[in-house]
Amino acid sequence: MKVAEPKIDFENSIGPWIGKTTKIMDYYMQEVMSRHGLDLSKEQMIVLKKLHDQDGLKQNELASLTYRDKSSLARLLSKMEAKNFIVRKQSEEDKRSNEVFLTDEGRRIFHRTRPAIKEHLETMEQDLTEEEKHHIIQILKKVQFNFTGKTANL
Amino acid sequence: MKVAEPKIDFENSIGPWIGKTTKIMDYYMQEVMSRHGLDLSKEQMIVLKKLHDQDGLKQNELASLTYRDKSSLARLLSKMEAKNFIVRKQSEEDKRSNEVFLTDEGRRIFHRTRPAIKEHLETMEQDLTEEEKHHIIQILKKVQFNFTGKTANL
DNA sequence: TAACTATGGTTGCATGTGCAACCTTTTGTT
DNA sequence: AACAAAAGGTTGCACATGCAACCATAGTTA
Repeated sequence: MKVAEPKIDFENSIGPWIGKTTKIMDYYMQEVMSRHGLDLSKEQMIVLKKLHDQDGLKQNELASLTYRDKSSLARLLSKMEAKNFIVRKQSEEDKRSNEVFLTDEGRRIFHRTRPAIKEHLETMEQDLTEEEKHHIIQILKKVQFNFTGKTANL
Repeated sequence: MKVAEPKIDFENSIGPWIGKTTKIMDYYMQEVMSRHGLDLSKEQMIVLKKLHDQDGLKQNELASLTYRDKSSLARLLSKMEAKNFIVRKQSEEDKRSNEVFLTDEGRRIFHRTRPAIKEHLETMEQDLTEEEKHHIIQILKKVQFNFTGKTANL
């Protein structure tokens, strides 16, 4: 007596398509970054952006904002600190936690990433209509909600 | 004289949304896998599927089918070989290349992944209409084409 | 106040990744 | 045939990631 084998129609399932698109997207992001002479990873770039939006975040908050494990974020920060992009300062109120600040160098690099990101985005969305972009984002939000049960935000 | 800073509207750019969705998707994939008692990574699972579809592929082909660097694939295979999921056989025609085969254990594990994947897919797509799924896949194909210049396939 | 629990960060361990250098075998060119 | 160039795999290196164990500090409770 065999257990029924679930049939899975991958070709019409969105998961694999989304995953593959991300892979391609990440590859070309890396490509455009190095073409612009930027020596930092996409992940470091995301951290720079979060700090640019709000300087002095705790590692804690930064980890959850960027959806990473705290250990992963800690190591990311160590590398960024070694490159003088950021500094850690022990918090006054809570000596366990560190506040993270952009350095001048970090801010400089952040601004240098803008044209690369812009270029990447324009390549990616070149022939998409506003409706299509809006529509796909709505669907992706739904998918995220299906997993997390929470309203999605970036 | 300052260079104009490109304005980027992340909130309405599809890139970050796709990337974040993948992150969440991967996280819950891993979750469902371990809940089903499956001790293998998503990446290994993809290799199992490709071999199930077509046994005896060369490492070469497997790397390009799964969009990985040949070195990355080689290491993935080493781990899978250590777990007795696959075996490598030197090719007769071209002694440089290896052909990769599923073992019985590999086939067994592959079948055990089906229900987990099914469950994951159903969670993800629970309230999406067929039109929505079709539409998002079309848009993702467009995006892939914008980067690669080639018609997308899984 | 003392003791237990929770929280923020760091580190060890295992996994996955791309690039570049290297070895071996093929293939292509004089 | 002899040399050069290309192709398949492996390995070193640097990076990113999550989990679990651990340390130090903070908060709670007996």
